[in-house]
Amino acid sequence: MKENKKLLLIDGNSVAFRAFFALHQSLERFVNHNGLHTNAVYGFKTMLDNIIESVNPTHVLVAFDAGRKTFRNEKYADYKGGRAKTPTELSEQFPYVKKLLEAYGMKYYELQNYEADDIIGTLAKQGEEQDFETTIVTGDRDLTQLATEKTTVAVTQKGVTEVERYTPKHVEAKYGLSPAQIIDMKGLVGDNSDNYPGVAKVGEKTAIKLLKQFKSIEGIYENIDELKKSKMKEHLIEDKEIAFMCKDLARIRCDVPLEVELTDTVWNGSEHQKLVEFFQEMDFKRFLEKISAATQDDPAQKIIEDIKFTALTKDNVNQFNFDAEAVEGVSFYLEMMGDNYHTAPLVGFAFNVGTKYFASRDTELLKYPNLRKLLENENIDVDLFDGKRTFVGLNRLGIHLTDIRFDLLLVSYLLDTSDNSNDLGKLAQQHDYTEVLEDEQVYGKGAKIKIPENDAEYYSHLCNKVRTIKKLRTPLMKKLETNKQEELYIKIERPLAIVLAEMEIDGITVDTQRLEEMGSEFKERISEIKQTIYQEAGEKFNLNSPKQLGVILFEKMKLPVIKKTKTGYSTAVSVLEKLRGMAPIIDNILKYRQIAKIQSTYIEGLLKVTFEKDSKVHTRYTQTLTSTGRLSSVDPNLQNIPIRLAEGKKIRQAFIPQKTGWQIFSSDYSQIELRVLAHISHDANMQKAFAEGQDIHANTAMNIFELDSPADVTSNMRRQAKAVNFGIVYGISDYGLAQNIGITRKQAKLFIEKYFKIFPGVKEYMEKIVISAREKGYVETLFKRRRYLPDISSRNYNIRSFAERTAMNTPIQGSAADIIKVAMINMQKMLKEKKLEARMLLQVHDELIFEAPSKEIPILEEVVPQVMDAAVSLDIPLKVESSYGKTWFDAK
DNA sequence: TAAGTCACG
DNA sequence: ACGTACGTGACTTAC
Repeated sequence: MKENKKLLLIDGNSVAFRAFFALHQSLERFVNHNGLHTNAVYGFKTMLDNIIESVNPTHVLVAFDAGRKTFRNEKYADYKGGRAKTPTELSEQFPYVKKLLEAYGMKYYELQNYEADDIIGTLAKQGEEQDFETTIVTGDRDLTQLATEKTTVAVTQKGVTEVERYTPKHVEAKYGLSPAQIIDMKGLVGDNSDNYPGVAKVGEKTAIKLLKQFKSIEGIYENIDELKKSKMKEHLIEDKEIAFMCKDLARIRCDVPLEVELTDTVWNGSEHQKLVEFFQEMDFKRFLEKISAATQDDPAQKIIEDIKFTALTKDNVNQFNFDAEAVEGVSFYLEMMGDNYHTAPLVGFAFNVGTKYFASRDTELLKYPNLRKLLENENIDVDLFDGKRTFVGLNRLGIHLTDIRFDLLLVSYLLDTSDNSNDLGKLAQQHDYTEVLEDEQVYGKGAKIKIPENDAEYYSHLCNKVRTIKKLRTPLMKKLETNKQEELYIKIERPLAIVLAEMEIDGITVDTQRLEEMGSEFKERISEIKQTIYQEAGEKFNLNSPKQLGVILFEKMKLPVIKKTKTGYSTAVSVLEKLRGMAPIIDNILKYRQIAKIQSTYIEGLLKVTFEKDSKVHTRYTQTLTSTGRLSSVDPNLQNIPIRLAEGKKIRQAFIPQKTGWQIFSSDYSQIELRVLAHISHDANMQKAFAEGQDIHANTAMNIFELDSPADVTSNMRRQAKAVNFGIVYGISDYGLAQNIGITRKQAKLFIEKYFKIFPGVKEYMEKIVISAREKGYVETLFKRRRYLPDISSRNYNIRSFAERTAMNTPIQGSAADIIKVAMINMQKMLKEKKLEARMLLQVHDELIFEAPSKEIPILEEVVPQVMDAAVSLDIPLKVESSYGKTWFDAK
């Protein structure tokens, strides 16, 4: 079979230009350690990767312009005259673009007296004759004149990753001209950037019309008499010479005496070592990570040879006996097809004992006593990747995992909360371990995702994962030790994973009937409001589209524009609230939004994820995601069920206990973040206020409004003071505070100054934590959870400020997260010890929610606050408030 | 897939 | 002078 020859020709200057300006806004973010700008190199690289993937070329050449003067200047002295000088930020990058190409193993070429276009034209023509399929990449539309049946011209769009592909058909569709006529058009129209004039007053439209009629410039002048008398005709006659000259300038030469031939442009792929060195020089950290695993010739092949494994089946599984005494530990990996481990098909497993590896597709085999023992025997340490996921998966097989020792995912997250990939392969790369592929590389992605049918390929991938776990245990545990984070791992996160798994497996019961009733009620109201809005607007439109709504409000109804977004008018609540009273439509829109949100997210959304068999939702808590240490909840998110507005709060009526006669019980920490702040800042005044059990917001109000008695605090003052307290926790700015409570920036600034005068310890803490973050590069929580803040030394004000606010906020938010995690572990232990039927079901950052038989409620009322209180001992007391009722709504 | 919006702590 | 609150997830439209 004859191999397909595919030629890729790139207009180097033009693409570099496009790349540079596409990333111009981020110019200062692309600077390497030597102060070199790298945005054009970066963009060029991105373009290369994209085009390689879509074209898969066998031959590549990148053409550059050799200098400013070419043969065209001899024909027309002003050709490309008056051009602005190339910015130095770009010109300094050209040598590095060439270096990039060397690392990619790609030929590049330039020729005195000619432009890159001419080199490309010549090679494209040769390609044509030698039966190549050719793609030309450029930012310059002029090159579309080279399009043929076998040559496609890909013109970069706004960015550099997207291209518009010009085939002769596409040229025709776009201009109504053939590719060859593009030259005639340029001759008539001229080119501003190349600085040649064309025929006076003839633009693209006129040119196209003329060329449709007369085919070419020659045709026009041969038949010039046919044209009616007009200004245009006069210009044509007047500028005849210019037209021919311009056509000549526009015509790309296809017969240039090149020193390269197509055989010189064979492309054999990039050179790994050079690429690594180059990316290091450019500080392209992410690309480095990507290539470190992926660029071996055939990594899968290589690794298969490395690991010898036994494929387990029903027939041979009983031949293997793992004597518990002899087995020191097992590294184990359970594969599932999909994110949701409550339902995802269990599609395989692999494990390692001693020097031996085993793998199988048949997860039922795990139930055989000899395998089950490995996971359930308390004397065998189990090392895993994502213990919670594995625990839930095994639980579905009736296998109860005990004693997790090392959880690669969890430890990795603790070491750096910002590196939170869920992919074992990706994560391994971040720890410089590359003997394993990413799932995407083996399973594919999107609709094409699938487990390999080839046993060797699949099992070696699974075994590689197991080996990764095994290999990374010691070095990562060592790092934990260095960071003094062992306690955080062993006492908090590791046991918490099991507590969370149990909560998720339990799930919370949903009254679907109640939801459906509410749904039909809301449905009616929605359609009523919709009708009213259409009437007020005078037309129907898509209310869910901020874009269409913006047109109605700000163009049709001419309401004042309060705020703009990147893409148009903002129609966010804060904006609509300012427009209230100007038109009745506003109130209706707000109401519509409110109810539509409840309907789609909380009624329809919740019903969608309720399991039919137990009428429950089983959320998943992501334990390794947030950079502060909080949990998050997905599928469904049970941490954002409405409460603030009465309409939405009703949703909570649909969360009920699993048995009749049971109750929902809830306890929450009161102002835990401010208490944490009082503790870590050692601020005497704030500590005193908490120690005395004062209303902290009222106390703050008294101080910033300079009142003598708590009785003088109005509710508005308290509200504002509360906002100040929140602002402090977030890393305050006068603008943000002003925005939030609707006062002037000046006033906000005054508030903050007063605040810091009253709580000097807080001020000092804020200053110190930023300095410490700058020195150490990270901040820590009470339990040594760590967040790195590389941006804290950024020269960009915005980026730096953000990092500074993060430095102030993370120890507070993160320590509060630590505390409730400890409480959860102790709480679960307590429920078991006391043999209560009560179940802990949900965590909402500062709140724990249980279900329990009514008779256990008095016990919970005593025990839960006790346990939560005792989770940690601070300089000041914690405060816990509890409530219960027959639904979550009633537990308030 | 990104952006806008809005639900929660 | 800069241009902002901290941490999340889900749904919808529009590219």
